[in-house]
Amino acid sequence: MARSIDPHRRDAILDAAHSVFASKGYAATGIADLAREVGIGHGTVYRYFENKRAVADALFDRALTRVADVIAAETPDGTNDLVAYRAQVQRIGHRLFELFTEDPALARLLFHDLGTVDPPLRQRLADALDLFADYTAAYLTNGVAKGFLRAGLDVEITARLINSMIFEAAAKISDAADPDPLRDRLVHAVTTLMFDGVTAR
Amino acid sequence: MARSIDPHRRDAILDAAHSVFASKGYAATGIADLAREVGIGHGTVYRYFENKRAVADALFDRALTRVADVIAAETPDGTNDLVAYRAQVQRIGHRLFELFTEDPALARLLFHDLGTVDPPLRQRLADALDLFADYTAAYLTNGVAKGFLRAGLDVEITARLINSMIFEAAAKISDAADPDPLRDRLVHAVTTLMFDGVTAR
Amino acid sequence: MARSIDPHRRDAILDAAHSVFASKGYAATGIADLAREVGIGHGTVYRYFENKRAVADALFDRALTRVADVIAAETPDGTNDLVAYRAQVQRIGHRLFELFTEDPALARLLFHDLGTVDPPLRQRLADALDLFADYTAAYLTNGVAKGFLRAGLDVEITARLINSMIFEAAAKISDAADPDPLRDRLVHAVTTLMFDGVTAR
Amino acid sequence: MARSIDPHRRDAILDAAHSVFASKGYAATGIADLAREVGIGHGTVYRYFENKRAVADALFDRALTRVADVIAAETPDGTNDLVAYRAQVQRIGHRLFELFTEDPALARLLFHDLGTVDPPLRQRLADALDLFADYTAAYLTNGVAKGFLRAGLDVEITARLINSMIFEAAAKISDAADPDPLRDRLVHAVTTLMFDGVTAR
DNA sequence: CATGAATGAGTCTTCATTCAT
DNA sequence: AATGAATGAAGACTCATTCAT
Repeated sequence: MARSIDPHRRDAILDAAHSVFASKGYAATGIADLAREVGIGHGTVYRYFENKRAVADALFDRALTRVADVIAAETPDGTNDLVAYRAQVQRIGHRLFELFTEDPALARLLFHDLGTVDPPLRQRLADALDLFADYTAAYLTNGVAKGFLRAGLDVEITARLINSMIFEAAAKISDAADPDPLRDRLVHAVTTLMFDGVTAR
Repeated sequence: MARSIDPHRRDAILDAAHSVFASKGYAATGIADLAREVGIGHGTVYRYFENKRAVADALFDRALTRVADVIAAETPDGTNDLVAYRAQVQRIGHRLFELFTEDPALARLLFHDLGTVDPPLRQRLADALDLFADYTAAYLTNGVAKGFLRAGLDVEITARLINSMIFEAAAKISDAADPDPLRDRLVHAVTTLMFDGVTAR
Repeated sequence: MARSIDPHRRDAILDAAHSVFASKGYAATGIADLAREVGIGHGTVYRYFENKRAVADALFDRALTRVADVIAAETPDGTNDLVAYRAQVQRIGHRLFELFTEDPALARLLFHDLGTVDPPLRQRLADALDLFADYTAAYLTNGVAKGFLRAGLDVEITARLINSMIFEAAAKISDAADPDPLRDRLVHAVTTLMFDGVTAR
Repeated sequence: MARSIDPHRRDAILDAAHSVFASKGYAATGIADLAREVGIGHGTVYRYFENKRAVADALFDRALTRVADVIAAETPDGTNDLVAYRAQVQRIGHRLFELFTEDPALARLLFHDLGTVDPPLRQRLADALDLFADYTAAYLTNGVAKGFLRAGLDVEITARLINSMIFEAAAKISDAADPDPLRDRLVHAVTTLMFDGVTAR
């Protein structure tokens, strides 16, 4: 069963799927739509992917990796005080927002469309979000252990809440016509809310 | 033109769509699936709904109303100090979590599946989220005006971030096998993060 | 199997079928269309007719009778010279054109739509046209026997040709916005062509 | 957008539609019937025709062309006396009858079935018959102008009457089990009636 | 008797997938 | 390897017909 020959073409198909799935949705997109976008015969898609579902799987992997790469670029236990951690969060935020600005389809695709393809793919998304939550939880645990984050913090849940804020901000930036002025505002709002809350002092 | 004589049956179809759409997704669900679930002939569905798309629309309306009713049960400008506001947020949180606990499909359906049906339905979801954000923003604006919330708060964005946390928590509770012990933990985590942040004091 | 109770209502259904079949065609017309036109529940149609096909059958009978009544109003062997025959033909023509003017749907229904319903109904139409041709042939045979029509006339075929002219003229008058000025012209053209041909003398 | 690569197959589908539509009627014929007749999968029909309606349209075009080609083979103003015109009419008649003999479904399809598909197609048929009438009228006008046809002839209407005779004869020959012996008889009957009428001289 | 809610057979149409070229 | 013609399973939708009220 000869699989992919030209990895560049495989990527081109995934690129097409990336944008077309995000705009029309997985179900409404035909294999022929992808092939037309790439400029190849639609039978050729089957040289690179077992079937339509496999395109979604590969696309999910690739999209997930892009986000995971940003998140994994920092280490959870590298910071020893609040200032450093705050800077680190802002760094991650900025990088993520850059990613989602460059690729406005990414957030919708990863967090919305691909999650509705299939129960198995939905599960993969859930697992990925769990993993991201574990990552964030590790940061929080580090901060609590070193005393600069609140003792008794419900780390597991708080990690998910923080991530949901970040991904919400990412989605917002994806939809923005002009994302640049929004970026700093979003990073500032997220870090302020996350570290200080809304209460006046 | 939906003829709809028996509103009970119309609701039964929506109930079926509610659970089946949420588990298999809109696209993968056939009208026959809904009919089988209700125990009627599939032609009968068309006596109550113009077409499959109209089921999604009606379902969205109904689901949205359920959430909106909880949110609209409180008034944004009724609180004058932090204690009252905090209590109010916890009240809304508890009611929402009750709602999502009783109806575990609601969060997935409303916030994920139905948003991928169609551009128009996606837009309706976006509009609804905007409206919810406006609601939360009104609470924040009230608190800032009365001095118990941080001056200079980026109300618009912070409102969306808070909502994303709340809906994330709602989704989490929907997936939980035993949601009861989770509820208080979630409410506590959300209010702590929202009001105080993660910083140790 | 109680059949029709109220013959007036049965006629009303046929009236509805008459106009709706003629305008939308038999296949595109639903039983519900007929019922709506009559102002009764569509289940009631089945009290008067076995099924949709039976409506077409009864409608065909009724429409055919209307034409046959005009044709049978004259007797084939009553005329003894050309002048009388010519007058008779004109009489029949005028009566037919009156019929088709009063009921513009009749020609299309009888000669076009109902003939495409079914092979059996198509056959009934063919039989009716054969009968009409026999009638006309009897006139011609009478004229040939009495010497005022051409000896050696191919009576059988000529009868059909003459009928086709008459029904063509009938169809033309059915479509006319203002049929009155057309009537004399048509009768004149038909009798001239039929009796004298186009040749100059 | 009909993709149509193999015109032979497209023609084969039209051939199937030609015979099946003519025998069962357009409405009663399914796409699957056509595919079965051709010996292809029913989905394949949609590679050659947008939808079922488009088959009727293309079929109408093709059928119409066949008749129009015969009619347009002669020129209206080429004859200068009765003998030549009479010969011309007989020539056209023979050719038409050959056409309808070779293709017995043609008359029913063109003049009956396809006219009941749709209002637009009905209109196209009406337009075609008008065009044919114009053609015949041009012959008559030529004859009147050159003095060998009756002065004062109602050209417009007479043209339609003549055409109706010709198409009636065509239909008759289509239905005949053995058309050959009928052909000369029909041509003779039509020309006699048309030129000389039924009156004895 | 009349009604219209319910039914499901039947049809069109789409599109993922296969495979001969 | 690439192509796209062919395929038929699948699904939305219609409507003639039935039958409980």
